Amino acid sequence: MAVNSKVQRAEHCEDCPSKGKGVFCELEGHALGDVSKHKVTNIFKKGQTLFVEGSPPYGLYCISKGNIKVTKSSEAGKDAIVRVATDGDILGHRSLFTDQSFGATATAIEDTSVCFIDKKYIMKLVKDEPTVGYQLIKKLGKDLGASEIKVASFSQKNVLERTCELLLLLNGSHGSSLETGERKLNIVLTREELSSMVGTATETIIRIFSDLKKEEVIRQEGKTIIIRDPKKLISFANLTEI
Amino acid sequence: MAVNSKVQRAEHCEDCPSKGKGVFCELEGHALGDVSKHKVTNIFKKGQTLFVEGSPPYGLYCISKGNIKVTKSSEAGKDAIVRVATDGDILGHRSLFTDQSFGATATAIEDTSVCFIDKKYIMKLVKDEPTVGYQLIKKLGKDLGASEIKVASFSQKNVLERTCELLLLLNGSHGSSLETGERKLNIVLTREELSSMVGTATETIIRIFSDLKKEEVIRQEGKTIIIRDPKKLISFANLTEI
DNA sequence: GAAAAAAAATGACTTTAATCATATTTTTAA
DNA sequence: TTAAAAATATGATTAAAGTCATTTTTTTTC
Repeated sequence: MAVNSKVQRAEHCEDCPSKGKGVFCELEGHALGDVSKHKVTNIFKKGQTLFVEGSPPYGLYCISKGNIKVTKSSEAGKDAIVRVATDGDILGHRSLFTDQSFGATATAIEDTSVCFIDKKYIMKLVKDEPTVGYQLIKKLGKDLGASEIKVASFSQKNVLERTCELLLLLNGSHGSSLETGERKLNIVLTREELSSMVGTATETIIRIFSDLKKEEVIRQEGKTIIIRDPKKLISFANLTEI
Repeated sequence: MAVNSKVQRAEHCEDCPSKGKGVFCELEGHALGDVSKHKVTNIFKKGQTLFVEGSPPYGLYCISKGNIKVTKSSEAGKDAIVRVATDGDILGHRSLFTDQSFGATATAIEDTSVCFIDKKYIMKLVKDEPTVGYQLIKKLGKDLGASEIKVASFSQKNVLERTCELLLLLNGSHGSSLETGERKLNIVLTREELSSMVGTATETIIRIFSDLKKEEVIRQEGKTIIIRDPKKLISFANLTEI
């Protein structure tokens, strides 16, 4: 791994790489400084877990830089990825406020810096700072909206359509433009991870990706997926919304 | 329809049939009285829609008594039921706070009395009454949890398992005990509605229900489903949680 | 830099559930 | 109360995707 790809820690939220994206970013200077004092920043290496399904939450995780997958596992050992959290996203909020144990496991997809904020302080913050509560409502609402779109897709779409839909979602959350007019997805996922996001077998995803490459819809640079033809992808996805 | 099955309107939230279940119920007397003054109660007949996918939200819907299905439709005309809201539940909250147009259509499954509360007043309430904001966070968190369980089920379970899981969920939300030790589901759903909750074809649900009856897991009294053998249902569902 | 492990790819075959067709029962409306 | 419509039921066939087996490529580790 290249030296300059090392994940950095930010002492103050003001200097956070994801500044402007998170639920605390609407706070004024001194309040945000107070948050900075109460957070603990950790770097989770690729493959390390933040928390495990079934255990109780002790606070909130806020992603400074990186990608975390949220998975539910079955007895059969099959994992389903229900969410991917990235820069500025929070994790553990659902369980924290519903007073339930974690419903899923959070694992770093790549080296990721994550700030942890104690439950007690979060609760105080929600009470004292209406903006934080409001941002939480917004965040949960968006998460719920995304989840319900997924539920509908499972009912209404086939695997190819769901796969294209996923690629478009990843384009929205992790995409950047290339000079060629193509879109580069700045997140590296294995075929197995992609299959557990789409809800299908790994072999099926592999076959679909082969087809999408033949059709010149996508290409790969190493592990990185590049969308060559977004329009074709949209037509393949058979979209209702997004 | 029998005369006494008529849905009633409650003038004051204090007298609401779903008292104690909603997001406003933690409010003190005078604050709750204020909510009562700002609400408008309507009775939606079976089949009537509260709001339609794509239109903008003007306020919050709070269910006094009855059942509302929340559906997303596809071009193919296939509906997916993503949620069912019942006594004390709110509707439209997701769209209202994320400032998006409705992501789904809400339709009365049976005659249902629903209170509507104007957006402006709700926003004021969330700002002035921390308990309402907190209850909203809790409600959204629970909805998200339920939705993510569904997503995982789609990835990990077959139709029989998902159907049994749905029956167990309905038992939790709408079940009541009979003297026989059986559990009665106090919600009437067509096979078509059940299939769009499970995400399968109507014929498949019909076949599965026939089997479950033969296996003496469920029976029907008219349209009402009765769970004869909850344990068998649990083993059929192959549960991870719930 | 070689060996081992993990990931990706491909083919053959099987299973699940969808689709289509048609019949029967129940509900609704005239 | 009867006709029409909707809902339920059942069988036959098809299609989509899963599973299993094997090979190739890539990545990791010693």
